[in-house]
Amino acid sequence: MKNFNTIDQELAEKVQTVLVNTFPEGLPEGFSSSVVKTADARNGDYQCNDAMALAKALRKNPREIAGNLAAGLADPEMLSSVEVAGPGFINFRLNPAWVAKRLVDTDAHAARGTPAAGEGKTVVIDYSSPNVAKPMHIGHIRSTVIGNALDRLHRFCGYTVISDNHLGDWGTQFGLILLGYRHFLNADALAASPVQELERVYVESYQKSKEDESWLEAARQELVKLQQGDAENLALWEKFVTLSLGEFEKIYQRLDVRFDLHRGESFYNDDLPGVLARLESAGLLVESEGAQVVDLEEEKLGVCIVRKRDGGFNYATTDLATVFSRVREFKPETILYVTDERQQRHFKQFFTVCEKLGEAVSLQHVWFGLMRLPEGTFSTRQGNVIKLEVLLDEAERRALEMVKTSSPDMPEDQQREVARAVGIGALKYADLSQNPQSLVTFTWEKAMALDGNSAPYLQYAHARIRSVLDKHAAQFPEDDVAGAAPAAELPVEQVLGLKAVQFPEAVIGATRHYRPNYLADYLYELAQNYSTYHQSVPFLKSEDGVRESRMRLIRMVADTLKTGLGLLGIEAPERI
RNA sequence: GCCCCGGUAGCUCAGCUGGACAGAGCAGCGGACUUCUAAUCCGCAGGUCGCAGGUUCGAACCCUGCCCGGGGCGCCA
Repeated sequence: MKNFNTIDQELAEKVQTVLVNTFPEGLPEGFSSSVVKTADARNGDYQCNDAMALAKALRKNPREIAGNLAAGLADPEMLSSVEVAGPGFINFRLNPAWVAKRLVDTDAHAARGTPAAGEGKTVVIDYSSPNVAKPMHIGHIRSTVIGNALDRLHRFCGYTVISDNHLGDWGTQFGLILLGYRHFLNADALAASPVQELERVYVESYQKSKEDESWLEAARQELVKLQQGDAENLALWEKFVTLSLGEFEKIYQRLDVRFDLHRGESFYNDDLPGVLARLESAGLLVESEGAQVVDLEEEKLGVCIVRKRDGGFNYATTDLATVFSRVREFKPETILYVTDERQQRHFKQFFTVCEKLGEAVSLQHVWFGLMRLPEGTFSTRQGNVIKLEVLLDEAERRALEMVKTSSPDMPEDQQREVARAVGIGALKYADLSQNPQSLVTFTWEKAMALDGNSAPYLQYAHARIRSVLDKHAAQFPEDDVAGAAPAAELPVEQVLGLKAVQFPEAVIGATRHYRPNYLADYLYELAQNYSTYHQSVPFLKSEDGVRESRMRLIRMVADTLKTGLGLLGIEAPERI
């Protein structure tokens, strides 16, 4: 299969070639040419700013460099103009005929012209990772939705992806849960809503431990028994895990999220002593205040505790074991961790330890801003959490209201199906369309926006095209759409065609920077361009020849929208 | 006290290795459905990019200081 290059990259390579020829004495150390999209279409489609940077380094006149460069870059087939402007900008305008051809070429390609940047590379993505015995709430949605988009994006770019749900299934809370389960359990409640009941007994047990020292001690004993493999506690623990996984799975199905692995912390339990031994033999282990730690003061990261004073291991130890195991088993180039911002220091710590141990893997913490409520942070103990299940229900309910008013003739089961895709899509898009690192304050209104820059806007554009295409197929069964060249006569068509052909740049950018919002922005612009087009020309009433070309163009736009939404984990129904 | 983020239009946010007069959505105002989905489109209005310096041909973006908000800082994860 043909391997495509993105347009900006293709132009940058042209520039590089000309530069190497123009400056046989060599370019500045570390210099590599770059071409970017213009901010303003009046300046062209792409621009190169290298002349200014080079002028400084080579002590030459930027306009002169730009002039020479522009002359060497002339390529009438691809570029309708190459012009020098301002202090030394080189502006490129693509030839609409070239764009149209490109469109056709990429249309035949499974990844719509996206380069296989990840060919031969493996990436492990660790995301979602809820705690066993606690219901998932709105705090989990960002990790799940962003992690899943990164998962899809990487696969699309040719990476081998191992998605792993690193469940919080092992830790001190289980002592309290075991005790609470034995004393406070309501069997009916457990049957009705297992995880909610498990959480309830945990909270009750936790509260009792606050006022009753002996209760806390008893919980510690239960934990020790569990860790030593006590059959009864182990069986209960397994039950907690199974029940929780079952409930999480319902949420994941609704969100269309699948994992390759569900390896919780407990999976690495037997490896923990080995981690310590390895640190020991690497000379990194130090005793401090009774605990075993790795000293990271030099890196200004404090100390990383790998064995507690009481002899127990903690999360840093588990995370190290997890890295070792993943590296051994999957040989990944990169491991991505998608969690909220609070864990930055922890990740820096154990990343540094891995580096000291010489682990040959790139560890990346993709963190996102913590979700807050308008009245402040939320927590289980304050009782102001919004459960994920409730959130999904509400999203679908609001979408259904809208579907019923806008498509009253649609059969009811289809209305529900559309409402599901639209409601869940809106929710996901709300998270994916902004910079992950910005703070987010949860509001129902924002999370479930159904107009403006929202998933339903994109889904609507897509469904409109499908509807036009279906009507066209019914009215003009003789038309050869597949054989028609995409329309590129009118300015609106050229704008739309160019946007469509830039899809790979958005995908690559989103993947490389771990920023799904780059793709979301792009798709929104594509849908906007389509909506303008839809408004300004007739389709079914356009003349023979023109009609097929327009169908060809919008069909490709629809496919691009659908593919792009798919990469964000959002469905694109045929009708909405 | 130290470290990490954020501060852009009334509100919610983009702004992709510094680039050409700062962009959307919502809300507001004015227009467009006897054509294919008006969940739409077109137009108007709205900003000292937290503040003050600095680097640069060029700064919302880089550096320094300060102000405000969020988070983190040894045995929770």
